[in-house]
Amino acid sequence: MKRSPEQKETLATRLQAAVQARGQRWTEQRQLIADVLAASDGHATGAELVERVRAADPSATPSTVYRTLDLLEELGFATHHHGVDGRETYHLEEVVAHGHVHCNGCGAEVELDAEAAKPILTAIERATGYAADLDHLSLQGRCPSCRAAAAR
Amino acid sequence: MKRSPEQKETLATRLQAAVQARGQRWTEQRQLIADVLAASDGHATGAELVERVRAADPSATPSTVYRTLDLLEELGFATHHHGVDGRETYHLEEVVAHGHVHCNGCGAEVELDAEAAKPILTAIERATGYAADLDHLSLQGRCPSCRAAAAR
DNA sequence: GAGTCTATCGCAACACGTTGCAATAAGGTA
DNA sequence: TACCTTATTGCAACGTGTTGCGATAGACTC
Repeated sequence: MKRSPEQKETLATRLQAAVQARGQRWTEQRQLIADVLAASDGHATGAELVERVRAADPSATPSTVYRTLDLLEELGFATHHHGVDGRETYHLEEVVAHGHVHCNGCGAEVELDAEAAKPILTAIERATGYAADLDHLSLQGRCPSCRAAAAR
Repeated sequence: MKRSPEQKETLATRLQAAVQARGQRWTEQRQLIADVLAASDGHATGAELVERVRAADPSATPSTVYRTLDLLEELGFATHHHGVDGRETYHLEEVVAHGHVHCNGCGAEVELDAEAAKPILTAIERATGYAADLDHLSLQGRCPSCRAAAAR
């Protein structure tokens, strides 16, 4: 999902307002990190974001990037979840909430939008009483073609 | 869940047989790591297992422990999943398959047995066609009491 | 028992992410 | 503008897990 410059501007502006409303400070680093995340369509791992930020500003350090990402998350502008390999993947909250399903056979990864996930979330609530978080829904299993292959 | 010495013996013996059947070798390190895992009731993180193995044999190194755990997993004697913090948690396959649900509010973690998870797995299959793996089912959300607190 | 093949081990270096602390600089006040 | 307070940064060290490589030692053959 490409974002136009105006939308990027809006993201950074809204973020700046939210940060300052909490008595926190708006810095060039934060502007840069917000821009990088906004330009990262879909998902990006922590390491990728660090790399891109450092490409734009070599003086930036990983700790700053991760701390800023934590801040974005606290403010509700981003979320992260741990992928199959344990690495962190971040996305902007603007991108519609979605879960992930990973195939242990072929490694395929499909996304799950809110509509498709609804019956799953309902089943989780019935079974546990928990209101599961779609953005953190990260499932593993076997995709239909691997199941068919296994059945043969 | 405590395991009696006889059961431990059985685990190590079965494991030894499986390893050797693949033309691989049975070593003291592997025996030790199998024993430690068998003695770790329920779950244990990778770091915990490394620590316990090193307590029993200071010459053991993390790489050996992790490689052996990978082997156990390949052979179907153990599984691992990534917890909320991204750390690896291992369990013996002998311990009945189960999923995890973590509360983002209070940090509570509940387990989900096969019976309770069945409707969830069914919903996942209907929505995606995937046969989800219960051992890798690691959900996040809000527990009933945190939801009630949030509603007030 | 000696010799051979190669799986396994230990080491060292790396990758990703986190944390503590001193230096810096953002934003407010006089 | 000059000054003050303290949030933010950069650095360095750490924790967890992975990988490459040479050395070691199982297991098999003769």
